[in-house]
Amino acid sequence: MTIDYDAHYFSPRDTLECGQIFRFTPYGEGYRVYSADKACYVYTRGNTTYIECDDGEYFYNFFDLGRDYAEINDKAKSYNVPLLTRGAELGAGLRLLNQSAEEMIYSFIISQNNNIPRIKGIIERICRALGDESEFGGEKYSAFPSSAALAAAGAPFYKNIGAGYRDEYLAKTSARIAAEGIEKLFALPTAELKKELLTYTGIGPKVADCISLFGFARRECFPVDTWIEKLYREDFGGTLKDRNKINFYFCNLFGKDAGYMQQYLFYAKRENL
DNA sequence: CTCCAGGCTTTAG
DNA sequence: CTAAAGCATGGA
Repeated sequence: MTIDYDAHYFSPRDTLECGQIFRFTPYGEGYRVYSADKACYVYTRGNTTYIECDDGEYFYNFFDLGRDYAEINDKAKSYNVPLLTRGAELGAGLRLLNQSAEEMIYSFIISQNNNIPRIKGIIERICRALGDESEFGGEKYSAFPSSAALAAAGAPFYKNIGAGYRDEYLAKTSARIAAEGIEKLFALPTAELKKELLTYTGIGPKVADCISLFGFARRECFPVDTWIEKLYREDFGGTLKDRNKINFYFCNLFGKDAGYMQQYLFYAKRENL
């Protein structure tokens, strides 16, 4: 099936290249995108963005199509911070994805002290080795592996595929989730969710915020990484050095939509808009 | 060669 | 409690 949507507030490039997702590849007029065990083809033609997929309900939610981004975009501009305004104008087509919570847990453990191209490579090798093979649009792809499969692989496997020192983090956390599941996390209020996520090996404050924001749809979260630290100093005139305090500053400033503002800012800074 | 990347864990003070 | 060292890997 095919879903269509106004391209002004749905740009595949803005949405995929802003660091919230690591599994996508340029394809045809747009991209092939992978999430959990599903795949789609997303592209823009004229003033419309199209999603071709087998599970429309899943990707409607995945691309957050039920939300009005005009409102969010206007709010971003209302702060009169040049970097944020540029991000909102040039990245108007950026949407926050609703992704698989488990996939976010492992993906962002891998992301720590790492760069995006390498993160993508590590995740791709894990999927190819441990994920169930499937097919979409006549081409094969691998699903993101289950926690049971990830746990069975063990630390040496992660070392071999180039995960570096994060090997033990992945082994321990997948073993725990394979044993316990994560069902109980979904009902927790955001503060308690973050506190609980911090008890997993390899998850610190920044990674917990990314997991909460992208995997649990907690849009009030504001992950603080090296890029946010940089723009905090250069574009907000900030002087705090502690990341938790910088996080508090931005959460207080942006409130329930902090996550959207974070994505506009991250994108604008990284793309040098 | 050094520095950095969507930082976290461990240890020292 | 806070501060700093140590951690794999690859690209600039």
